[in-house]
Amino acid sequence: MSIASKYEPAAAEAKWYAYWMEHKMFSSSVDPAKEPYTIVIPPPNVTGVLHMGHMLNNTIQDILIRRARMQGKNACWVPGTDHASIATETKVVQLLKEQGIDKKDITREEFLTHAWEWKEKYGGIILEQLKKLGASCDWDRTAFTMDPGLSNAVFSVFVDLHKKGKIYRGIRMVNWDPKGQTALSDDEVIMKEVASKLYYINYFIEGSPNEFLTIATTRPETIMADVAICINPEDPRFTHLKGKRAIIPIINRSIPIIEDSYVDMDFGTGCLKVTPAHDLNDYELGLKHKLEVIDILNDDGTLNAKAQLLVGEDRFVARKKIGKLLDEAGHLQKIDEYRSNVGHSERSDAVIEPKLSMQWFLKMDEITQPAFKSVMDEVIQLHPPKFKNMYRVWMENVRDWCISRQLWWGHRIPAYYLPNGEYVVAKTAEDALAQANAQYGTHYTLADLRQDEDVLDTWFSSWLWPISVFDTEVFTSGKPNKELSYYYPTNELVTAPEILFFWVARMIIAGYEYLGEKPFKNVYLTGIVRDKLGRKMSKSLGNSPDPLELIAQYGADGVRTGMLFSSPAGNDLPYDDKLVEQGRNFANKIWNAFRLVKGWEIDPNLEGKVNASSIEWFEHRFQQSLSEINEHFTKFRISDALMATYKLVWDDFCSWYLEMIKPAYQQPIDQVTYDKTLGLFEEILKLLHPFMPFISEEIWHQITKRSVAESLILASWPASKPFDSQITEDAAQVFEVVSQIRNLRASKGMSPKEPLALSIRTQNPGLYTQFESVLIKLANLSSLQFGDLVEQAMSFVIKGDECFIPMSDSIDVEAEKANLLKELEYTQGFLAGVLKKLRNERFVAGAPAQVLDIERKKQADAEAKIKALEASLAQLG
RNA sequence: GGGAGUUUAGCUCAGCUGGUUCAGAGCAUCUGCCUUACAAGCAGAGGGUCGGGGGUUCGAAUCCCUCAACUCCCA
Repeated sequence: MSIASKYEPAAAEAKWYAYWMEHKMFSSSVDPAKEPYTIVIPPPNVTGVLHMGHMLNNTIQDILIRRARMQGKNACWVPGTDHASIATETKVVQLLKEQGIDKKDITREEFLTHAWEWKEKYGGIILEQLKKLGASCDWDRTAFTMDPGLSNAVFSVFVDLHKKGKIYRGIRMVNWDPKGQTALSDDEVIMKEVASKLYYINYFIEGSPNEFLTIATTRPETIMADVAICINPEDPRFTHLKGKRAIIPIINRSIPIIEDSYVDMDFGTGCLKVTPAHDLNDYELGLKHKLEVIDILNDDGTLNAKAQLLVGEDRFVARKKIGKLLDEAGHLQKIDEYRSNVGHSERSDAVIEPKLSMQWFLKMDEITQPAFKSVMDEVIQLHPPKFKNMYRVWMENVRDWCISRQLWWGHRIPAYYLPNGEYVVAKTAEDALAQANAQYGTHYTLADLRQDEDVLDTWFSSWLWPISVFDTEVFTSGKPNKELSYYYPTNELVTAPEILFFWVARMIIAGYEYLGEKPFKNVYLTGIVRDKLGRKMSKSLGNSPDPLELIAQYGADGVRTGMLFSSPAGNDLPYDDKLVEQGRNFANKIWNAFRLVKGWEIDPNLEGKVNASSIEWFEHRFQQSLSEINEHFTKFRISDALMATYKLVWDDFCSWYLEMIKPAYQQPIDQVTYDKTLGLFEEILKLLHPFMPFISEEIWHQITKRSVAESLILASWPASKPFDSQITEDAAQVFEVVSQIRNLRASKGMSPKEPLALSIRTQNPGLYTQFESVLIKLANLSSLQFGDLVEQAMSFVIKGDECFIPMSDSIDVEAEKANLLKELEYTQGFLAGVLKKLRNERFVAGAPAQVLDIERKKQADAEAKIKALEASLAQLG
């Protein structure tokens, strides 16, 4: 049987994914006899396509899930998508526009019909893409945040929190996106530094036609909304103006001059125009001084009638025009260039307008307390732990959560306004009606109710995700169903740090509020995938590779491992094709190791004793690595776990072990070694499976024919056994001898094919004889002996053992001496350092016994080595 | 302006409560090899006064102070 020299991933990937699906190997059901291991996917936007961030994130989840499954746990990975109000609505609006339909011209119902159609058509794409990556989600559990059940959960929670008095309606200054026509949370606003202009405008003082104040502002178009001028009471420049009034230019409205220490005397002209409707700070100043609020902007960012001027003009157009008007009227003193930070919508990139509006809020002060405590007490652990501090800072400064959004796509707020000016909150219109009539003694009909036009913030549904994917009724019943009781709390959450507050913190809050229990034990925060220039990968920059193309090119296993090679938790991942190349090469290496082993002929008459020590060594080495790998997993150091696996496979198994036992060309191998080697290969495949599910399953089945139940995905994670580190140390020393000899050959330009004789002067020949055949084979020795100094030889020293390679040709004595001298000097220097420590009384008195022992051992080793080196040098004359 | 974090080899990162030959790994680089498992490979090698300065200590990449640079969050 001939096996391709290069691993071709595409066929194996399609085959095994279908196989796993067909045999329901990803599915999980409640089984009290088994320990559950649960992960809920961070639901990607239903509009989304797979990007590199998803790849990293879901690879990690799949690794955790697959390993847990192999550890005999009931692994359940729940997939799904998020309706993503803003993103989806934006996309649908765009799409309709392309079809010549304007959102303004259609009804809410019509719009939603379009949106659902769109969702049904494209909403599953991202999940299909995840399958290509190998994600072993229980697809039968696929959930969507706007599924009827999950929606019902959202409404229940809203009604409940309202009943508890935690949800309220209030006028607030919100971040208004005039393009998206919606309010945004602070976190959805991106501050960008932009070039702007600082207008210096003269306001005349009422009653003193020649006296004026100059005010610097970047927003001259808002002067019509001014309600006061504010000065710092300490400012001597303006003392004479206290209590007077000023006149707004052009529209000639009189406004008071007020005093507040808020004003920075050094900025601009030292006095401030107060425009409560259009600036957050001014709004607060306005509240403090009980000033009127004049809102001159429409929702789309154009000026309204209250502006009196430039009505209907866009704010930016108006800004330019008012500048000109002011100039013509002689009120404009000058214009300075100015750089300032301006908020932009994360979604539409429109400049954010601070706007007063009626919104729904969730009170955060009390509800956050258990969530705060649980992370501080490490009931929930963040990985890496540096995020704990960030979490603390955020929780300490948390503000009420604005949960309403002026959109149609999403969960419509279940609040119903009544003709009497009141409103009721209820899950359905019918309930609302009954409640209203009962409460107010009215006889309204459904037609009298007007439901709130807004929808809820997307996070208001996804914060319930770890609960609502299992049980949508618990929010009202208070009694967890079988599924929820079994799977909740989930084990791990794997997500990006940028949504630590948007999502993670809120899930924790909801978990405690509704179940009195954490939603997960560990939060693994991945880094952000960046390009080589350190920029975040984004569609608009076009700097993100297409994940599916990468998979096609490098194989899913290659991409999975490539992403993880350079990705410790919490660190950004600077993406480079080199990484996935390395992953692909690794897959190929494994493949070729398999080809080698599978290609051997077996001779049943051969004795296998010669390889016994090699096999024993690798068994111990395997256990040593396994304990490291398990340790890394425990600490969520997934990259390190992969690296340890990588080195075990590549260095220990391929470079050493296989070379140690490999029969000469076209020679057969004995049965025992062959069987043992395949057995070791199988153990390795188990370690590889979470990282590289496809190639490992493929080879697993090629090794021998196996039943469905014997598939690797269901195999048991290797059992930990004690290992003898003396064996691995001995081997390391033998390997060191091999390396030194190879080094000698390389530096002397000798062919590896030319056999050499080796003589070792050592106290412990047994160390070498146990690996005698290995030494002879790997270093290509003609003989191995133990004895005294050898003349006319190249030499090197390893741990006090002197190795000699007699040379038939004359050797370069001077060069040899120089080498030895160099090493001698280094060792002497090292010894001097150790002795200095040991002669220092305070060190001897203060250092723990263990450290002293180590130092004494170092001293002894160094002295032995020096002795050996000196002997060799003397030998050379 | 307030707060947090980062700085170790060309790159990406390990380095636990100060003490193993502690200055590491992978990649990249350089040198030599088409040695029949693998050139997507093999065998070797070079490379860092641990951001600067000061301090504590018998001993500092590790603890403290200070300066600098970068990143993020809040205003």
